[in-house]
Amino acid sequence: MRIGELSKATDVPVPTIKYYLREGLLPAGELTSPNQASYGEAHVRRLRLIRALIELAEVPVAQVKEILESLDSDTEPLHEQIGRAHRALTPTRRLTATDEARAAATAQVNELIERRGWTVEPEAPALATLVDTIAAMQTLGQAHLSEYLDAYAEAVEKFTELDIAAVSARPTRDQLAESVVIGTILGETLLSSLRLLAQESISAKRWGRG
Amino acid sequence: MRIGELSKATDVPVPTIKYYLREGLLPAGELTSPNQASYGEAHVRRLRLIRALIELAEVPVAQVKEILESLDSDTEPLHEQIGRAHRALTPTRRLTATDEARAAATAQVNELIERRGWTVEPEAPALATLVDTIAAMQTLGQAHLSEYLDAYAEAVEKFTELDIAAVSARPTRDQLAESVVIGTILGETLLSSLRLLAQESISAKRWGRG
DNA sequence: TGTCATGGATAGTATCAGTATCCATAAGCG
DNA sequence: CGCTTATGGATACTGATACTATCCATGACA
Repeated sequence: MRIGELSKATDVPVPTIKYYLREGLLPAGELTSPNQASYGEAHVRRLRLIRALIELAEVPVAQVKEILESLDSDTEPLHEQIGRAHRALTPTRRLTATDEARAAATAQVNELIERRGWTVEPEAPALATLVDTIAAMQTLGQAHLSEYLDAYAEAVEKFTELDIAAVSARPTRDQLAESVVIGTILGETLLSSLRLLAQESISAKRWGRG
Repeated sequence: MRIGELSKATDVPVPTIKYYLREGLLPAGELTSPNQASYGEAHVRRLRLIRALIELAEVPVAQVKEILESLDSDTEPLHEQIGRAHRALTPTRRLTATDEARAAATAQVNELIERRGWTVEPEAPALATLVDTIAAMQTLGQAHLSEYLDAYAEAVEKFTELDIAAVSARPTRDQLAESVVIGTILGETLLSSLRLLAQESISAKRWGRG
């Protein structure tokens, strides 16, 4: 397959494919002559994955590169691969809330983690986001939104068990890793849009139609 | 309060505040002379909200503006305000998947909506994202990830009921609207980081620590 | 044999979210 | 009163991101 056909197969413009090649997101095709390379099914699949991550999950190109490198390495532990996916999904936030609010939120989160018996590293990227979000809600006078944290956490555990169940059946380690990473990232998008749909439905019933 | 004090109170640089004023995110202060204005507590609150939406929830400035305008209008129906918040959270995706995959995904989603008795407009922004995500999963050979759609949907309904419960106690319509919008948007960030934390924990237990 | 596509390199563009600079005026201090 | 600093308002500039466009020498293929 030549670059033009790859472009047609995936609906990605040729200059964009060249850009991904330059950035190292997509491995080079096999050179059959100094200015001719051939691409295969693997390139089609990889390109589709790249586009899904960028367009659907809005993962920045630099992070996509990291994730793919991690997927391609068959020595990197699964747990570390998941960590990379998590970092790709976590905003690099700066401080937003007051110190008191942050302290209170930190305590609230720590208690939650202990109550649920979760094993979480203190540097987990999502931890800071969660603390900041709760602190922001508090600061904005919406502390009541985090009252249901335990109930949320319980529902979220169920999700995660489902994620694991969906993924554990994969036969090889490579396929498992790919499933986990795609599940982590696209699962985020899936869950988010499901939630919006449920909200839309309830909102329409409650307050809807003018 | 002058602009410098507003800046200190919120930890937002003066030029950034000026930028938000220019963009119409923040209402102008009360002019006490041609080059002197005074800002109040409302400006502090508004500025904190703006920063939470931009930094934590990664909502683009233009959408923040829309959301705030909608919040400030006391004639716009609540359901429409929620719609704006939803649009702010939905990526403006372009097509990613093959036509067959999209068709299958559309059918799957429609059946889900019918089974659950949801009321969803065909133009709901999250609908297209959900369809695209499922189609992408299918195309990437991860169709199994969407097998648990019903279970996800059920858990998500529970969330949404909690959201509604958390919010319904608000005394005035304005406060209700603010809660709903903040809950919709920051709730997304909250849920997402909770999910990542739960995943991290399970991943650490299953595959963790090298 | 001539037209078109290709690999590779380099340069340009659009958008976004601020930053920086300028100016005339005003506030606050000694 | 004078002097430094801050302010409102306008305009210009910056840095990051994700592409697009152009160029060139060569190669495919009709």
